[in-house]
Amino acid sequence: MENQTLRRNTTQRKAIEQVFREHERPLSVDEVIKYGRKFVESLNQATVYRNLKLLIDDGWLKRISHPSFGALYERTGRGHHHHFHCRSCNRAFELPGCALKEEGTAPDGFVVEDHEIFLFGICPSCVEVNK
Amino acid sequence: MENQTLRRNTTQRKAIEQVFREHERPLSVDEVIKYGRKFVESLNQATVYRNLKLLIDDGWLKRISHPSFGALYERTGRGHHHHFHCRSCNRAFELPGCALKEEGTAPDGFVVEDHEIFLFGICPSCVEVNK
DNA sequence: TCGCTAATGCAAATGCATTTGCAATAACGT
DNA sequence: ACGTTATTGCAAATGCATTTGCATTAGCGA
Repeated sequence: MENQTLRRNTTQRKAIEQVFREHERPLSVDEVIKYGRKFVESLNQATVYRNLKLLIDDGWLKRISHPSFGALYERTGRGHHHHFHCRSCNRAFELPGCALKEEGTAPDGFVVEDHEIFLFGICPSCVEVNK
Repeated sequence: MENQTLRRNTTQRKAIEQVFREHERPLSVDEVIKYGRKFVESLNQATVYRNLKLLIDDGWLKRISHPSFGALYERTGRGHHHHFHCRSCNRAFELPGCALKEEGTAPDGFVVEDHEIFLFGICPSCVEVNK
């Protein structure tokens, strides 16, 4: 049996993990870089990509696809949920629960196994600001 | 007032329009090329891109985003609807109607203005084939 | 603390969808 | 039918996200 290469606990990866713990919402690569640099000023884009991949392989993160902004990353193990995009601050949020009707989601003959829902609008903090 | 450049009615654009009339579902660029070549064998990718853009500017087509396969194009004016992706034949379909619950789609504070739903599963013809 | 080497930072490279320059072609008004 | 020029086909170029090569740095076991 091959010896598995040891994984080092780098400050960069710890910073990236911390970013996801502090922001409980799907983050883009750029957001991870921006927030990560609060902890490690030199944090590099390539390093972020490499660690996102590691964390996905570990099953700690998953990648989702935003209809207009491309790849976002979020923590796994949060159960079935959907996403919300705020048109004002351009942040993505996780919405607990499922908003899909139980019945009649598709015409007869279609076998529905899974679904993805993205809602668009204004998030609570932006609603507040514009009052 | 400037004279608007005249638009010519090319066989290529007519072919592309015909493709969308015959297939009432969202199509990828590659599908448009493949089906379009049934009418115009020489149909070129660049020509397809140029005409898709024209037809979008005309408001005849719109571009949607598939969570894993990127850009798809569909005809406008078909009312609110959602999309279905068949894991077996990899085609996208348009689903009439709306499958979103009226209430409780998002927690208090979120103002929901719009939404996109993608369902995944097996389409009627693939279900039939596997019987 | 030392030594090994995984991981980083940097810049260049890659992959892919989409766009563009240009000579050749084909709409369409006359 | 003819001439003008919008449109095409082709290939090269672009833009953008992601990846990779390599010299340097820094975890971590001994």
